[in-house]
Amino acid sequence: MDGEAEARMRAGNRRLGRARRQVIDAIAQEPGPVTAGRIIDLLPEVHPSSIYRTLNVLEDLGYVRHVHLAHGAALYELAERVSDVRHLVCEVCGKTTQVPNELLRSLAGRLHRDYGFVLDSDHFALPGRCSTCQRDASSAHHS
Amino acid sequence: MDGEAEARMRAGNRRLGRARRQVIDAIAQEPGPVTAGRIIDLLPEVHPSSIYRTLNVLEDLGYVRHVHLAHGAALYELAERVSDVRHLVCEVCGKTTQVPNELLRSLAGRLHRDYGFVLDSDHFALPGRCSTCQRDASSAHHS
DNA sequence: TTATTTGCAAATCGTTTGCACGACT
DNA sequence: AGTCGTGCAAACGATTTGCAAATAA
Repeated sequence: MDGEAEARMRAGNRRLGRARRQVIDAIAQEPGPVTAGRIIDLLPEVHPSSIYRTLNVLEDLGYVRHVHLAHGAALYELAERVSDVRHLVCEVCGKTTQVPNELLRSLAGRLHRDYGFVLDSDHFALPGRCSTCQRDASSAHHS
Repeated sequence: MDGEAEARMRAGNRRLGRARRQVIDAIAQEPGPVTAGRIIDLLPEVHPSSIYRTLNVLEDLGYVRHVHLAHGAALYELAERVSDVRHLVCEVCGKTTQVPNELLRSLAGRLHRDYGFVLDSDHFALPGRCSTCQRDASSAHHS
């Protein structure tokens, strides 16, 4: 069902077992970014540790990338889809939004120039509140 | 040894037990931001859960704030010191750097205008590589 | 055949929680 | 006295790890 990922597996001298085939298919069938937890739910017959291991292998092979959300889980997505996109994550509802990398360029430039700091915005989402949640004066801010 | 924190405790109808007194003193004596782990190490006679609980109380009272670093631990600091400062954290060596909030203003403004997204940069550090670590072509990128 | 993958159980790290006891006010 | 703080042990969520059994090449 997938050529690309399997080709990369072979190119990297990796074997293709049950777990890997299933994880590859699951990711391919999802329309957008997924958490490992989502894949774990989708594949109850594959052990979580194998799912994490496969995700890591796929990342080594350059087939997927992951972004850390503010709390907890990471989001995995096809590498080809992420190149020029950065992520916002709502701390309240967890919704993620993609924004063009270009938006961050000037900040990244200043941090680099003034502090020698290379911003790694492709590996971590920017946290905040989405338009829907920002107004909810709900009491409980946790974490 | 401290007036401010204890005054806030009373103002908030909180009692002052052993753990709280010790945690308050420990934070006051540290020169800069600390992780909970640091305080746990400094106060072996106070149980970790009490340290976390005290930190939460102090945060409720507005005496401290915390910032999540990229991986793992959070950094606690006196609220008065953090207001106009944002944090960079090096993914490699863990070093944190303070930068003026103003640096982020234009990005925050655009995210708000274009996406209705309110950036919460005072609650999360910006991850990347510091000047020292960015050049180290060391192989292992974990996480 | 034989190195690699897999499943499982257990460990990790930072933090939170339930509960009974002890102590602040 | 009575409420609130404390220590302890156990649970948490996301992820990693060691190891032995299963399997792709």
